[in-house]
Amino acid sequence: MKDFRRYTITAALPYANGPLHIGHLAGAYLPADIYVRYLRAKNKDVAFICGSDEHGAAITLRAKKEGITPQQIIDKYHAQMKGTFENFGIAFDIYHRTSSALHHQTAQDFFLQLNKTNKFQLIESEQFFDETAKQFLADRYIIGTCPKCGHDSAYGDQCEKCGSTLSPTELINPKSTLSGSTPVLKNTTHWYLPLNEYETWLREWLLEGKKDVLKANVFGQCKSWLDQGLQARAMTRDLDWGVKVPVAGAEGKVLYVWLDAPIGYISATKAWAEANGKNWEDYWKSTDTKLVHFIGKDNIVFHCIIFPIMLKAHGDFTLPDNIPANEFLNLEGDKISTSRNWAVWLHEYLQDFPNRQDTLRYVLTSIAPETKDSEFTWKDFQTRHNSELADILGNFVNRTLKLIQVNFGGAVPARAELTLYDQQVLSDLKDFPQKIDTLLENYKFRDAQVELMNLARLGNKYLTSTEPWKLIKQDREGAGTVLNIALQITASLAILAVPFLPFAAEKLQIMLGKGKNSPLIPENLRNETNPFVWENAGKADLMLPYHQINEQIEVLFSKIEDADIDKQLAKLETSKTANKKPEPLKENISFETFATLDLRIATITAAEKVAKTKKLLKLTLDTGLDTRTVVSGIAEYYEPEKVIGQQVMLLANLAPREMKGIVSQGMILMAADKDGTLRFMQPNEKTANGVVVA
RNA sequence: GGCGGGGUAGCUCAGUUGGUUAGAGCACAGGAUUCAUAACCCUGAGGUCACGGGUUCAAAUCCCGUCUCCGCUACCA
Repeated sequence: MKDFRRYTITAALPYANGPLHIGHLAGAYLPADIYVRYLRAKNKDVAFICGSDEHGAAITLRAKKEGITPQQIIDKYHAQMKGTFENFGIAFDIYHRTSSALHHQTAQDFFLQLNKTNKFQLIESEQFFDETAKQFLADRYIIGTCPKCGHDSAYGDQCEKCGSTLSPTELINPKSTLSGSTPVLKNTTHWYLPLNEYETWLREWLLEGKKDVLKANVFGQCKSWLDQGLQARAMTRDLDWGVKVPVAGAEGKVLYVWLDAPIGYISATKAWAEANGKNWEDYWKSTDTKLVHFIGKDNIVFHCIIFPIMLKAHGDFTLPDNIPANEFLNLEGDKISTSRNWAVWLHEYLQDFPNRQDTLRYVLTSIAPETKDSEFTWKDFQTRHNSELADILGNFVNRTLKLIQVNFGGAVPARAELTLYDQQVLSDLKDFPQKIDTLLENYKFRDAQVELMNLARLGNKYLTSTEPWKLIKQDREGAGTVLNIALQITASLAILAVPFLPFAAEKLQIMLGKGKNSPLIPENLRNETNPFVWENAGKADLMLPYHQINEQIEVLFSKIEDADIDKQLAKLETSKTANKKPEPLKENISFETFATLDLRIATITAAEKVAKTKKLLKLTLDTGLDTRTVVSGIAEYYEPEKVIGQQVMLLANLAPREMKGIVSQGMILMAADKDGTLRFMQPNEKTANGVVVA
C-alpha cells in the first residue's frame, strides 16, 4: 500500500435547507469521522473538511415561503448543523460554508481557469423569462397547472401533488412566482462542460485503475453511467442566489451546483490552512496526498465522474483515491423522508438522549449501510446499547476497575509469574490493533467496531475464567497478575475506542488516570503527556504497577429503559398520523370556472400496457359520444384485464396530448391517497356512458 | 422499460480467484457463576443461501430465466 504523507478527507456538504437526521450520520459523517480519528490517533497529517452547501433555488424558494431572506435560512441551518456535528463529536478541522467570500472567490477562480483554457462550450437554449421581473426563471419559480394531475400550483420541476417530475415547458398556463406574469421563452447562453470528452480518460482512471478499490455499488453506478455515455452539462444557471459567473455579460448567472458545492471542499481547506499556518495546496495539489470523499449513494455520480472531470480539466489537482459511498438507512420499515417527517432528527436526539452520543454512533456504525440499504429500529437501538455497549464493554471496564479499587486500593497490581493462559491473552491483545487497522484502512467500519467489542469479550472471558475474586483468597499475587492483565486490556480499549466512541474513550482514559501527575506508563511508551495513542494499543505494559487509577469510577453506559424507547416510537406514530391528514383546501373558484370542465362517465372497453413504461396503460373508452384513447398512469395499481368493463369519471375536454407516440384524449380522474395509491372515481350504480358529472 | 445494487438463521448483517459439516452479533433454550450495570462465561437449537434451469468431480459463489426490494433513468395529462 502506498504510504501517503498527508490526507484530505471530505464529507459531503449538507444542504442548508433543513435539519440533519440519522441517515446523514450513518451515510457519510460517521464513517468519515471514524476514519479521521483513526488517522489522527496514528499522528497522520489530516485535513477533515466539510461545510454547508448554501446556494440553489430550493433555499430561495423556502425563504420566500417563510417570508424571510435566503441569508436567514442558511444562517439558521448552518448554525444548527454545525452545532449538531460538534455535539456528536464529528471532529471536522473546519466546517465552512459556501456563502463565504473566500468560497465565491475560489469557485470563480476555478471557473475562470477552465474558461481561459477553453474547457467550456457556450450553448444557447430557450428558457422561461419573466419580463416584469426582468430575469430568467429557475424551474421552481414557475408555477402552473400540472399536465398530469391537474393540480393548479405545480412547480416547473415537479408537481408536489402527484409527485411527477416536470419540465417547465410542460406546465399548462405557466406563471412566474416572482411577478405573477406569464413568462416567455427567451434565448439564454450557458457554459457547458463536455463530459463526453473525458470518457476515455475516466474509463482508464476509474473503471480500470480503481476496479479493485472501489466498492461494488460505487463501481457499478459509475460503469452504468459511462456505458450510457456522458453528455455536456451546463455549469451555469440563470439565478441570483449563488456564485456569480465572473465574466462580462453574464449578469444574472451563477455557477451551477456542480461547480459550486465540490469546490466548497477546496475553499474550506483554504480557510482552514490560512487559520492554521498551513499551505492548502499541499492538501489538494500533491501526489503524496490521499484524497477521500465520504458520501451517500445519491452523490456517487457527482463525486466519481463530474468532480474528477473538473479537477482533471483544471489540471493542477489531486484526484480522489477512493469514494467510499454508503447506501441508505431506513427507519422502522420505511425510507427516511423529510417531508413526511419520518426521521430521527439529530438535534432532537441530543435533547431526548443527553450524553448518549456514543450510543447513536455505535448503533449507526453497527448497522451502517456499507453494502446495502439497512434498517434502524428503536428496539434494536436499545438492545445494542444495553446488551453490547453496557453489558459487554461497560461492564468489563467496570468490573476490572472495581476489582482493583476494592482489592488493591486502586493501585495497579504487579504481574507475577504468568500462566500459559495469561501469556495467550496478552498475545491475543497484541493482535487487536493490527486487525482494526486493516479493517479501517479498507473502510470496513462495521467489522472494525466488532473487533473492538471482541477485545472486551476477550477481557470478560479472561476474568470469568480466572476468577480473581476467588483467587485472591489464596493467591494475592496471582489475582494481581490477572487484574494487571485485565487492566492492560482496558487501557487498550481506551485507545482503540477513540474513533468509534470518542466520549466514552475520553471518560475511560480519565478513569485510568490520564491527566494526573503520576506517570502511569514507562518512559519509553510515553508520547509527550498522553500515553493513549494508537501505537501504544495492544501493549502489555501500558499501565505500570503501583500507580493509582482515578478514585472516581463511573459507569460508562447506563441502561436505556423501555419508556425512553416507547416515547420515540410514539413520536414516530405521531408523524404517521399527521401524514394521514388531508391536504389543505385550495382557493375558491367561481362556478363559471368549474363549469368549463367537461366531466363524463365512460366505460373502459380495452386496456393494454404501454410498452417500455412502468406506469402507463393505454385505455379505450366508450364515452357515449365517441370511442377514444386515453393514456393513464395507473399501471402500478391496476392490471389491464381487471379494468376492462369498469366505469370511470373522465375529464373529457382536456387538450389532447401525445405520450410514447399515443395521443391521449382526456384524463381519467382518480382518488390519490397520500401514499400514492390510486383508485377509480365511479358511479355507485351502473350509469349510461356520456352522462355529465356536475 | 433501460441500467446498477440487493434477496443468506426470528432480527441486523458478513461471506465470490467455485472446495470438507454456510458464519457473527443480538434474540431464544439449557447449564455454570456471582467481582460487576439481574451483568459475565459455557453449551445448544435454529438456514432448500428468493425461485427454476444450466456449466462443473464440486455452486450461496459462475451462466440463463423468473419473482421481489432499493436507487438512477425514461415515463405518469
